[in-house]
Amino acid sequence: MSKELAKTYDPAGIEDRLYEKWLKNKYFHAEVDHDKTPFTIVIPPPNITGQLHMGHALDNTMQDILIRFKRMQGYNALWQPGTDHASIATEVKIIEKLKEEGIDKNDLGREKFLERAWDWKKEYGGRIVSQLKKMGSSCDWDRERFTMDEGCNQAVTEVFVKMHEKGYIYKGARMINWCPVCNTSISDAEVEYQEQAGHLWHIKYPVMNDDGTPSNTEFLTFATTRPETMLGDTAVAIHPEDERYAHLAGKSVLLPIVNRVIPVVTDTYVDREFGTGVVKITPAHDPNDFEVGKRHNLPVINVMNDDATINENGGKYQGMGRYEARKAIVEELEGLGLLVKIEEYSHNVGTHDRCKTTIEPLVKEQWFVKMDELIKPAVEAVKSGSIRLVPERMEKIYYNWTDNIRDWCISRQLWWGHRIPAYYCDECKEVVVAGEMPKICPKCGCTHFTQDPDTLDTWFSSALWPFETLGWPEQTEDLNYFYPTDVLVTGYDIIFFWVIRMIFSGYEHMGEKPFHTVLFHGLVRDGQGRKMSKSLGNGIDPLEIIEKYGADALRLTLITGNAPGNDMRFYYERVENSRNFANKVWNASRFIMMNMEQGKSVEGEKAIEITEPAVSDLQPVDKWILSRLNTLVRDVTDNMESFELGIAVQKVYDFIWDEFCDWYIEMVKPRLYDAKGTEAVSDEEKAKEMKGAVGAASRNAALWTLKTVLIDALKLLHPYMPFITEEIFCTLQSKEESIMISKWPVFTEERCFAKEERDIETIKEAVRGIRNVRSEMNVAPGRKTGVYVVSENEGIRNTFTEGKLFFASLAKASEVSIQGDKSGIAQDAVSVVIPGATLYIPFTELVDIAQEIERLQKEQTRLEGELARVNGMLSNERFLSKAPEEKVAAEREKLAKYTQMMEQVIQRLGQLQ
RNA sequence: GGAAGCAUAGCUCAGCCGGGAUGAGCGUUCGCCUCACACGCGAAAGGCCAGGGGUUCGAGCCCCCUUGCUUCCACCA
Repeated sequence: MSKELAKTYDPAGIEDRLYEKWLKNKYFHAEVDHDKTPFTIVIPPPNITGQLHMGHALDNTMQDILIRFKRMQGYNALWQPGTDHASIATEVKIIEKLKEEGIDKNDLGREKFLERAWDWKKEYGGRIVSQLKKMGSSCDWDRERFTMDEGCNQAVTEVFVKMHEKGYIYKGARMINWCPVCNTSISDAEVEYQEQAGHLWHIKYPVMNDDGTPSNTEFLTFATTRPETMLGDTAVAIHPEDERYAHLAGKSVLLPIVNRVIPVVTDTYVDREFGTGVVKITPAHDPNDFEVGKRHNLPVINVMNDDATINENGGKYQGMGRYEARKAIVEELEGLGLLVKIEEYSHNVGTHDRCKTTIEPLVKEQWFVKMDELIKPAVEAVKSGSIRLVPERMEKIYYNWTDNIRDWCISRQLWWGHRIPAYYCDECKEVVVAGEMPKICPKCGCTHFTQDPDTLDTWFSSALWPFETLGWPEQTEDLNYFYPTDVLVTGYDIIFFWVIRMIFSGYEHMGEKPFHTVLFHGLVRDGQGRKMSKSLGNGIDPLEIIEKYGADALRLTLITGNAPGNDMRFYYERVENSRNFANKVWNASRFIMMNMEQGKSVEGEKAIEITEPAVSDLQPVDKWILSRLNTLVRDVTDNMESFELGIAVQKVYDFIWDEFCDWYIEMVKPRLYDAKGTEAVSDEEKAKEMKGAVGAASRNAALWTLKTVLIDALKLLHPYMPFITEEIFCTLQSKEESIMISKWPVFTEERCFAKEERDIETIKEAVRGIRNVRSEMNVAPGRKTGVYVVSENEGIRNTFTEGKLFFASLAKASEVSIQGDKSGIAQDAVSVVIPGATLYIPFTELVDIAQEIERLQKEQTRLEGELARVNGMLSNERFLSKAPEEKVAAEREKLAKYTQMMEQVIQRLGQLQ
């Protein structure tokens, strides 16, 4: 017995219950099973500090769709979940929280700080997970991992030690990006360039005379955006071929304020066209200058502390902040008469992507990953197509990064993260990189070591995610079976941070790619196309949407009308539409279930079961919808396999709403109701005839078709809207099964009914024509008229005879007469021309003939246009000889169709005029 | 400086990598509370697919140029 279903769908009362059921039955859980092919997705681990936002919602919906789809197709689907410790993001939050309590990180100390961090993880780490569950995500939660759990720690240590041994990880003093607020180095990928209005200060240094005194007349003028760095200048550079300054090559200038004599060097790095063609060289504070400095063996003088104040090398400016010092130094230079001019200048300034602080390029001792060799297989993989990026254009972005790759600075001056497994001998400072604290120094025999205080970049562990979550470095069965994973779903914004690093890590440590496809999605923007951000306050909370409209509606909204890699705008109207669609599905199902019940009661005591009818018992409409469904199954499966999720779901949507609900259900209604109640029957004889059509076999065929089509459509919809489809599926089946483990429908030749598709299309055409006329003529909706179908074609007459019952109902016909000529039809009947037939609707009152002629003339004009087009093509020799045969044949068919329709229109016009 | 994407109905976007734009939702107009659904039903209006060349029998789709918007990368001090 079916349960009572509410008139409107209420997701809130259903979703949590179903999710619990799925969990309880372990439907999400995957075990190694060699009889099945695995399909694996690893989740982009959300930060433990995170709250579910639209980006997560989109990302997880896409993954869940793929996983549910593959699971239903019979794959052993594993969606591996987990969370990320998010080193810097989390540390910043904890520092903020401590600040509120009036505690300073350094006073607390490393140990205590980490305790606090773990507390934080315990408190908030589960929040994002429970939010993902609200989305309906079918992750295997039994396998949930954390980037700082035991296994991941092991993996990180293993990788670090191994790569160090191979020489891929090294420690060195390099130019790095320093965030003076977060007090840590960051990688190139974390630098965000922002256009800022600034100044270009033109400054001159006196050239040194041969006698060692500074010249009063000869100066070298250059421009700089950061005058304060002059304290660390160790040269001035000119282009070797610049004739203007050729005489100064090899000479020196006096660095004012500091009063240091520095050389004039020649280097091709200098752009003669820019400014004066002279550059001051500060190797300690500019990446390019650092390179120039190396080429010319210039000293590296660091003038800045970690908090971006001037250090002891800055003389009297020591202790001043960088901007304060800038101002003071410019003033002093001006006082010395060395400031030539100040220019307004807009330029890009590197900022830290987390805190937006202007980063300071500094030379520091840090750990790096050498990239040139590692990156090779990652580039090759994409080039050869071994790894596919969807959409393809992402490859350009990918190569742009790989082609210009620089070594990856992986050490961070933070506490929350994987501590670098490098140990320094307390005596001789020898470095030992090892899985654990060494016992004895290989160099001096000392037994005391201190571990490197730094931690690793968050992305260092994320890079290992696809295999560390499956058990690596242990050679587990899971790893063997589920790796390489299949698809990675992520935003294009982390292609450098994560995607590339996972790929080269996979090749390096597993000897194999981590996945064969990367499916990218874009950003979810607000209604005005702006990025959703905290500062703008324009973020839309997915949880609120779920509460109000349901998770299914949210999921559908995020997928519909969006192509891979494209940004999308979020509108409430679109969610409402998704909600309405859910309601539509709900009501169609309710209708079917009500009739299944009724089907039994009509027959009185002997309740009938719905059984699969013989093909001969199926009516043309049944075959039509089954055939349409069959095509849908094929198309949707194809689209989903090529990751066209938006297109696939649009097709399911259109099928359910348009073809199934608006047409099939309406067509089948008369067969479900008692024939006596059908007003389309006017006399005894016809009532009998129709009664026959509504017999038990016909009703059974209708109910079976309704149920069959609904169930398959629900299955196709399930990956997108898991909750509502499950609820209906279970109610319909009257048993505690689950749609999520049911079989994905497959295309079958047995369900191709081409003739019925054409026939029903003809009837639909007729119905549309009649509705159009009725609407144009303002015929009261309740008013029924007679309808004559006139066709010389016996096949068409048969089509209408077979479909008479529902045709009458849809065309609001009091009676339908199907005949070979127009005998007995009133002269002033309104006519509708469809391919192969003319329909006549006689009205009792007089029809405005002039208006009728006008209507037909309009149709004539339209047909003339069509004919002109088709004739144009068919009279083109080149088209006939070069276009594919099917195309030519199709056009010939159209020509025949329009010619015939034109004849009918002209004939009718002739009768009226 | 380099690169990519977008420009299709009033709005927001699809258009399945060359074959008539019956494209979707929202909005608009008209008519309907038709016994699944007013979160609904029926009908309609609305687009020389940014502009200009080219390739092709045929171009919204491919190539080139132009214009406008967005983004990414680089960073010339």
